[in-house]
Amino acid sequence: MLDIKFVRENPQIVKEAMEKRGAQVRLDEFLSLDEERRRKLAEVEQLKNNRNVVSKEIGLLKKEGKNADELVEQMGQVGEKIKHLDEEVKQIDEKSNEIIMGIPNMPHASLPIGLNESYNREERKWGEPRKFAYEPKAHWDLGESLNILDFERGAKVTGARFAFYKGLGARLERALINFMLDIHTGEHGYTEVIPPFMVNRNSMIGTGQLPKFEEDMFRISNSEYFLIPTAEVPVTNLYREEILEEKDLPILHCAYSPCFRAEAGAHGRDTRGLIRQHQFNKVELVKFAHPDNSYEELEKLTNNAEKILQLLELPYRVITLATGDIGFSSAKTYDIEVWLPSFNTYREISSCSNFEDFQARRANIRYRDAKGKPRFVHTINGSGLAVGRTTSAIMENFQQEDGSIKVPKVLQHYMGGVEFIRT
RNA sequence: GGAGAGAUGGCCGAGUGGCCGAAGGCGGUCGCCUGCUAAGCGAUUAUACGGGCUAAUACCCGUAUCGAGGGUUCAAAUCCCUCUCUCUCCGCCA
Repeated sequence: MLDIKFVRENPQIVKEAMEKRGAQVRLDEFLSLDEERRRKLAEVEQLKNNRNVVSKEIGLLKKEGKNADELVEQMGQVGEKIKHLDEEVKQIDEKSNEIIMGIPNMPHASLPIGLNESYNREERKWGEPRKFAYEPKAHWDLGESLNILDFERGAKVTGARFAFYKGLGARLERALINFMLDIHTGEHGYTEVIPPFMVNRNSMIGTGQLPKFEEDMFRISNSEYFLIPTAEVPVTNLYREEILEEKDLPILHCAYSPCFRAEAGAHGRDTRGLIRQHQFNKVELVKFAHPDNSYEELEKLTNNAEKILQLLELPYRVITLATGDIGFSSAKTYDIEVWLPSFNTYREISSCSNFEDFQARRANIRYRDAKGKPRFVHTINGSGLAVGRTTSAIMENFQQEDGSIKVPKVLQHYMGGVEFIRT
């Protein structure tokens, strides 16, 4: 969430930022609620002060054996007033909280301004999309003919947008997970964690999925737990309500997890293949950084994700999302898009964001500065990478005319020396 | 799942109705002392919110906070209720 004091003191700046995002927010309503809240708060605190003072007097009088009935009677009435005012303040709090929790983050000044993805800015390209002498096949066709992906039985056993990986397909997915984790832990300095794959409501609020996007989540029906949409949620919440040491920053974690997304509103989009599933694997990178250098850390994290694609020899490009295209909690996001031959375009395979203190404020993740004062950390995360989409990209980019798939060199020893996946 | 114990500041730990934002210790910070080091002495050391004063996140005042939420009371860390979590024993289990 945004800093309430900042919103109070700079409503115009917030308003303009929200316009750049194309976000509808009830800012004026919030400001007037905020003012009312402070008025009522001053009033009730005054009464509480009175009660505290008089209660002490009553204690002293009773100790001396004197009569305090009149004061007790008075304070009884004050207590009633306090109860009512407290209730009013609580209701105002709930209303204004609902509004502020629904206000997205302020976009960083370096973003291209524009209300949709057409304004996104391409930063760089790596690798050359391969020229095919034939029409390249889609990964779902390759997967079915090689008998390494099974969408029909996925749909039978669970439903639409669920799939089985089989044989060397499963092996490839698993090889990628291990490969990515090995690079990030061994060469990029991240500490691996295996998080819970379900989290409670507070964790979902901490990273910004709730309260606004509940319909995109899978909720466990007989409990208050949610299936994680990304390891970002449990890993960022690792340090929720904690105060970290400044000298420990940045803290770097990577995590493999399956991700569960209801994909509400995605009907009809990417209905075939591994691109948009209700369950997919992902290796996530998460950083807890010092506010002074969080943007450098974002660059590094993005490079760490790119490194995986480079090692796999997959062509990609990096784009900076425009103000109208970044996610709710993000201040700045780079999307890494991998080349997919059958789509004849680049598709998102990683999204790397700096949330600044937006998540840290919601989740109350702080560090102690040189003066000993707690400050909010900046949180940064990105996919390193979406594994299912990486598998798809490998299948499509490394397909051979005979329908087989060449295994990228760096993966071969993870595949037990297999060089080609063929029937 | 059954029985019991517990949750207090950065950490450990005392505190069963008012003088408790909370003893004591550890750790941290500042100062003193000691020709290094170790030790010693003194002081200081929670957070959020609101108000005042400001260049100020500095200072002053107030309110709240002793796992969370509710209740009793003039007054709750302390009494009552509900929930969450932790530990011990038993059962079950990959």
